[in-house]
Amino acid sequence: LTGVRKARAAETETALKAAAKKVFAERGYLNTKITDITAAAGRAAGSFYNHFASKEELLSALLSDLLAEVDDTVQADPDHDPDFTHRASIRYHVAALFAFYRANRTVMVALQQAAMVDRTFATRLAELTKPDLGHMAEHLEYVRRAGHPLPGDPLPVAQAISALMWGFAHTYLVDGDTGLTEEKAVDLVTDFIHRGIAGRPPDQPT
Amino acid sequence: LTGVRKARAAETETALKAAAKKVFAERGYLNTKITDITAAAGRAAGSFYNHFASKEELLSALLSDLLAEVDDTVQADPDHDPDFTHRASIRYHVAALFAFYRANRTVMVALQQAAMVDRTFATRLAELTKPDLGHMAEHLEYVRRAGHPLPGDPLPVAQAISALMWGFAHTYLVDGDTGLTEEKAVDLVTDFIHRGIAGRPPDQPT
DNA sequence: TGTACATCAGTGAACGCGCGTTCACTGATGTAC
DNA sequence: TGTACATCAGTGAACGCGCGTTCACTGATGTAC
Repeated sequence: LTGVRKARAAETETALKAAAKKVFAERGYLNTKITDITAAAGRAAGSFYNHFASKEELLSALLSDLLAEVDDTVQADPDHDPDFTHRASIRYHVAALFAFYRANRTVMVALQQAAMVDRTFATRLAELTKPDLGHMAEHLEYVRRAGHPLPGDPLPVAQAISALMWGFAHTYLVDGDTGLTEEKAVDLVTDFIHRGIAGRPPDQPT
Repeated sequence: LTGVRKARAAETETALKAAAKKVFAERGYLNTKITDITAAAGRAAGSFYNHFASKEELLSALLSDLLAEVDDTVQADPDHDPDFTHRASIRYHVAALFAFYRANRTVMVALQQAAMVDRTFATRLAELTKPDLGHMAEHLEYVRRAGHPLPGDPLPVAQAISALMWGFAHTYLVDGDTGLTEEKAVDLVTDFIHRGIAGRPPDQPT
């Protein structure tokens, strides 16, 4: 009645997840074999199936962990400044996304790889970013109401901002060839967005 | 001496490439088996190896075709307006990228998939966009010289622009859920970049 | 122009490798009495 | 507290499927004379 069994099982499940992240980072999700994971975790091949039905299901579990973390992060400050005419409000979001991507790059990259092969992951990954798009669109309404004409309707502009943020975060954190500190990288993206959505074009000053 | 043999061989090679693009578009590069390609081309499985050593080599051939096309496109107008303070100059580039991506989306997506699994393709894909980055950085020098402070140094700003353009083009052309015409999509990205790099921020008018 | 031989693109059945998945077994933990 | 049995996490060798790749064969095209 000590529950040693359950504890052991939970331990190996954790070990398998940790080992998976490690080998995903080393050789990529798609190139990883189940025996790579069990070997890295120091368990027998058959042990894997006591915990996960497949490599996809393991990644699903990692995705769930990640979603739980996202919820925590977002709820960290539910009443942050909603006005995107303020540079600081934009920077808050950019910095949060960089921090998130940095903390979870292995799983994020694995998910992107899985999405290339498996429609299920493609849609789940899209749903991960979708609420954020809506959230951003709301912020953009403030800009519009403040009298600054957006470069388009809020939703497509939010998609453009999203492309910029995720794309640059990827270049910075995965490819790692920008030669910037994270501070500078965040500032650059922040300024770009700040001017891009609310700044006056240089040719046609009002 | 009619050269019928060579003609036939060239014909099947073309058929294999065309069939490959078709099945890549349908089920993705990574999910495609060599027999899928030969079947779609109406040839026997063994015939494949008369033309390509592997699926990777076939994709390489498609990449070469694409690079040849890029060269043509770029040389179409070697002395376009280099001044990125002009909206029209930016729009020229954005429109060209959209047109390119639209014409070659199947191969581009296939290359992205291959890059996830194979470092070779990752570097070759990076080299495909690299010259464009340098080109864009030059354009940005004009902005700086015109007295508009960029949100960062030319190269990282070029990387940010690249992330925005490719990312949004992908959202628009592959995911297809922006609800915009291509004209509007190009305009949105153009305006975003135009203001982003040279526009004055709304909080701190000079 | 004709004949005999060589070459080559294409064929598709068969082979074999890699790897996911199974399963009989072990030893330890939990349960019943 | 002790004993007998049940259950369960973990093991790793073996199985078998899928698919890339080979290769003996065919029929047509090219070459030599």
